[in-house]
Amino acid sequence: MLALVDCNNFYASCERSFNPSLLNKPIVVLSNNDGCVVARSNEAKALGIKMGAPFFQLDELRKAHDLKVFSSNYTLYGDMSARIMSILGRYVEEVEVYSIDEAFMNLAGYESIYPDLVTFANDVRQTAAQWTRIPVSIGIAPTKTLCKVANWYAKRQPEHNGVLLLNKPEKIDEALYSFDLAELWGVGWRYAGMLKRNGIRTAAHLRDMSDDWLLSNMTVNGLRLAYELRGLPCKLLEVKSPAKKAICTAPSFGRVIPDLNLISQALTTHVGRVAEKLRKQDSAASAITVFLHTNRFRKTPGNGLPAKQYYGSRTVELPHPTASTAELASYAQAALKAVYRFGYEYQKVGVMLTGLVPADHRQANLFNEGPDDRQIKLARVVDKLNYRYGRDKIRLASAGYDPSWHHKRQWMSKRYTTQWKEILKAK
DNA sequence: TCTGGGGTCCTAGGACCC
DNA sequence: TCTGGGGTCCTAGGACCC
Repeated sequence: MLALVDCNNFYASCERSFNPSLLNKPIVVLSNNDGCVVARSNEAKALGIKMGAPFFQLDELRKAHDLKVFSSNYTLYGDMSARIMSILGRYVEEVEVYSIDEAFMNLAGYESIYPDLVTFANDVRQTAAQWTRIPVSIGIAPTKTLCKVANWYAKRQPEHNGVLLLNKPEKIDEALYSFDLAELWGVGWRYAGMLKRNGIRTAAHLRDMSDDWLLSNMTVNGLRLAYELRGLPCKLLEVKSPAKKAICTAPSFGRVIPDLNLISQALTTHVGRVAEKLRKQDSAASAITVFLHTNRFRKTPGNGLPAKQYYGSRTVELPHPTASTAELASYAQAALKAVYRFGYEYQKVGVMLTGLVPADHRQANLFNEGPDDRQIKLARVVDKLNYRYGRDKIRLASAGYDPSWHHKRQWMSKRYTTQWKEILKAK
């Protein structure tokens, strides 16, 4: 058996954890740049606020309902997530951290320690609530997909008190016969539409389709999904997270920017960030892509017609894999000069690293000098200093000093758990 | 009417996840 | 005025090899 532990309205719950006056209030947390709604408390969901809703369309609701608004505070959410995950690690050996607010636990072998799985789950819930004030829901079942189904009911139907155990065929059947396909893990809006057109409406119906049909209409992923619903595990627990194959940093500007010089400064800053992530997983990149684009929603002032759009991208194969910020930055700047076109209002510049290889066995190039190892040592030291003294404390001069392109975060809460200066104080 | 058999590698596009 | 960011996997098709 597996358990899926999922934090309820995670970002909203994190804000609430440090501010009890938010209890029972509608809360929304916004995406980067304060653009869209990415998390809602139950009260905000009840007001009809949709996931992904553009925030500027919420003005009236905000005034009418005392809506509490937050910019996303990933430092806080990341730390709270780590606390939840460490609690789970006290119960079982194998925990797969699936996302910032979800984890699978492997319960195999714990039958004598946790003979009653509902009691076990309630204990986890209570500990999480007491230590972090984050409410969690728990679904327990023989496969990951069935855990997702169990969790869906546990979270939404009050009679379950946040825990649902699907351990018997009759219980699984009952759950699947009333389960809407569009809610199923692995079924997005396109498959949901295709399945509806084929008269397939519930998870049980999909489970009972023939293997041939599943394979030809939904690829091997659909077949795996059906197997999982039948109780045969196809998605195994990944306790150790595999190294990423691509790393990307592409935040929007806080306003549109036409000017190459400012875009270039932003790009150097983004390269610093993406290279940091690269070194954190001990990889080196063999290619770098820079992309630049305008805001697709933007209208021309005056006539209201769609503004002219541009999307450019350029990939550069590097002469040898590298993790040096300075080296990556110089290739990135060359790529930017190749894609930049004068006369557009740009919304973002982004950088992506691909062809990632382990940093300690890079393939040498027959025709070029190898990478300069001193650059890597330097970057490591810079990473340590920045970790200790704050982001971007040491950076390339070409990142500039003009912060006017930075994204907006007007409603940011404090980093209560990671900064001494921002620690919660009694009034 | 008839046109071999068996492979690899790469990329674009489409599906999905949080 | 204002519409997020960061990933994975699979398949078809094209190019190539002998």
